[in-house]
Amino acid sequence: MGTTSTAAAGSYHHGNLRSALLERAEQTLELDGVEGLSLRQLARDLGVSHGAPGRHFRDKQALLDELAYDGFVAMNARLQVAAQAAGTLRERLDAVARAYVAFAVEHRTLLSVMYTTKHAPDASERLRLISHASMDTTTELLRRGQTEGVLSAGDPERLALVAFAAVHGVATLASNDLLDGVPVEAATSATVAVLWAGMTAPPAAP
Amino acid sequence: MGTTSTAAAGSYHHGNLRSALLERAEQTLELDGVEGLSLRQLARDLGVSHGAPGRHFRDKQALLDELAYDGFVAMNARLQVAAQAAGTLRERLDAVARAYVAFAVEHRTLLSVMYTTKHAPDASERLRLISHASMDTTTELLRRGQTEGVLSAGDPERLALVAFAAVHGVATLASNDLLDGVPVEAATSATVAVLWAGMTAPPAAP
DNA sequence: TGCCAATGTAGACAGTGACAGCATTGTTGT
DNA sequence: ACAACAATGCTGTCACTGTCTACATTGGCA
Repeated sequence: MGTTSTAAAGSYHHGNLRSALLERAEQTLELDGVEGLSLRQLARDLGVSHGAPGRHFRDKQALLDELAYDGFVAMNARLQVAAQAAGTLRERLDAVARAYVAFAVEHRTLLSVMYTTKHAPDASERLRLISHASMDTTTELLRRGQTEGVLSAGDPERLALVAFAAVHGVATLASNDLLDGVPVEAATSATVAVLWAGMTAPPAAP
Repeated sequence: MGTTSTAAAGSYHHGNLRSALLERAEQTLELDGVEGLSLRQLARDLGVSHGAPGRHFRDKQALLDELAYDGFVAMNARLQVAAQAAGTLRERLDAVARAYVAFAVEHRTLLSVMYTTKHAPDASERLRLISHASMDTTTELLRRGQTEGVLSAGDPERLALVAFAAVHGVATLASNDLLDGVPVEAATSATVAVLWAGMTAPPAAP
């Protein structure tokens, strides 16, 4: 055929089974949870034999690893956009937090896959690196806050870890519907408010 | 037999298969992860037929639900102890946070089971209730802080949610080995420090 | 003592992940 | 043009799992 993309449906070769698997897997993941994800069902959904996925992913875990990686890529992109939006530093921090929590709620199951260290040793390194990118976004924001004199001094990486962990906590709670009643946006802004107050105030003695 | 506990090993009846299953399941959970937990393997480990666990847990999920419930019971107990220890309010808050994170690290997989809402609708209610107990501990601490005038005003439940989420975030990160290098205690106290500063300071305008 | 509910056993079934061997395709070098 | 060839997909198979049903054993209780 002339074009390299989107092969006909009935053909022997699927054309781009790999991406199709990933796409469908994400849908199934959010729909039925990670327990409901089956390579064979995936193959059935895509009208392909049960052994076909094995050509593209050695393991079921390999598929999950790739999903996790792609998830980080997508999430980091959204965080970057939020971080570079116009507004005060405080507003941008709020935007990043909202973006993070929104992503978590949109991709409930994917987030848990992303943050579940069950990955193969080789994929683990790749994931470790890209998972840091999202925290680097936060670190950079806070570092600028310090040089501008708005935020209290201290290791910016340590501050970023605290901020990241706090927002991550809200994200996981929201993602698992454990905020019982409190709207996600409210929980997020309350957290950012406390964080901001805590990081602009002079550090209290323990 | 005379005693009701610890039946002989070779006997037809196990004696207390239910507790044995839960105990062994927790071990396997932390050792091989939730993926490595198999009812049949569990039965084999306890020298019992593969159908026996079905007498005590309708589902594999039912077993996980019970593990989650027991996990909350154990965790809440430890949080209560920390909350009622001697010391200033700040110190007690720190103790609670440390206890929470320590539990999370000790029971990596169990924590994720506890906070994974995949539970059956009936067990879900029971779990929802007891999972609130841990947050109530925090709420009570903060409420006392307000009446003593140490903490800034505001809905104590909202404040508790923020504090809980922040510590929960550290716990999940630590539990998944994502603090890269930063010792858990350091991350925990840094978080509590920011929280404390943020909650004693007058709330900043958004 | 005899019944009975609780508990454990044995067998069966469908679904799953993983593997090996074979079939088909598109490409590439000549 | 055409013959390798690697990539991709297919079929068959294996061990394992969760769950269901029918049966066996036990201990307690009327």
